[in-house]
Amino acid sequence: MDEMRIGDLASRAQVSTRALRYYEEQGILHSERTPSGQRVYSESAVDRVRLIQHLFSAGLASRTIALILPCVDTGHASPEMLVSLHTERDRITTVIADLQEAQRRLDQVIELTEHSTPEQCARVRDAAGRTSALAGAGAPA
Amino acid sequence: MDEMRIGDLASRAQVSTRALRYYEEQGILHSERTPSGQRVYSESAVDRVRLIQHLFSAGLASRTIALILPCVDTGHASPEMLVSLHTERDRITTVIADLQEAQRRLDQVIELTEHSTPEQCARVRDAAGRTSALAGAGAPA
DNA sequence: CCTCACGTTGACGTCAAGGGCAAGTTCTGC
DNA sequence: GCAGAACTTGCCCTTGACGTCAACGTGAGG
Repeated sequence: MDEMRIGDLASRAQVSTRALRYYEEQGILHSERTPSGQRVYSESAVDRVRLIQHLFSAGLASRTIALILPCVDTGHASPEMLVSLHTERDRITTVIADLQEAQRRLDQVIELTEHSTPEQCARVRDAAGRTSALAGAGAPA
Repeated sequence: MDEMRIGDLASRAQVSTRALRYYEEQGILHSERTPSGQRVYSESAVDRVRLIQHLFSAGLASRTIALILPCVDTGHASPEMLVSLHTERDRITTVIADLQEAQRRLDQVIELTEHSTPEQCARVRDAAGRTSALAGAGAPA
């Protein structure tokens, strides 16, 4: 089962066939073709697509991915590419920082609300002496 | 100078007026109006906009921001909102993980290439004994 | 041979976060 | 009181990563 077609790859890598064709269009995924023109992928394409997905979900643009994938493969890059790589690395660093900042804020809100919703405040007040004031915080609606 | 108009806010918060109107349209930034209809903001709007920018650059969508801003303000949220907050928190966590993964890959490539481009390998080989093998690695083409 | 799922390319739709323009109003300075 | 800057709404344009539909080719089974 080393030779698969686009549908197989799509289901194995959990992406749409449209996405796979798009990746090829963007030059970040290559395929062999049968004489009739149908795409044929090898087993390794699955990992490839997963990697691409990771990079996408990390916020890299397809052009950036196109840029770095050959480097990942060959293990070396031209000096200009190195600059891009560093640039991208820095960008990611700041995005991570922003994300962590946002998460801190979310955590603050969660912290605050999770222990002080009006309901729970009331419950704490009303039942200040029963078993556990937070016991009834189960699934609502 | 507690009362400012959109242009002032824009320049103070480093965003376009278009963006500010967009934020208002999305319900994440509110304004008073003069009788003639011009937007008036208070000093606190600057921080507000900066916060919004942070959340945006952390990858939150405007609807999500619209969702959490009231919580940030009031310090409490409805149970359903709490669910959303947790969901968002989890999403951010995985995005951060993806980013770090991507960064690790970038670092690998950078590491590899920065110390083993063909040019530098050759140079190291050819000039193994001169001043500094990395001296001439300036801008190419 | 027919069917029917699967494949192909091409072209258009979508969604988000604004950019940019147009046409009209309002504020500010001289 | 008038020029010109700043404001208003409304509308279409852009970019990226696909979704979706159309119209057609292909290949394995009955």
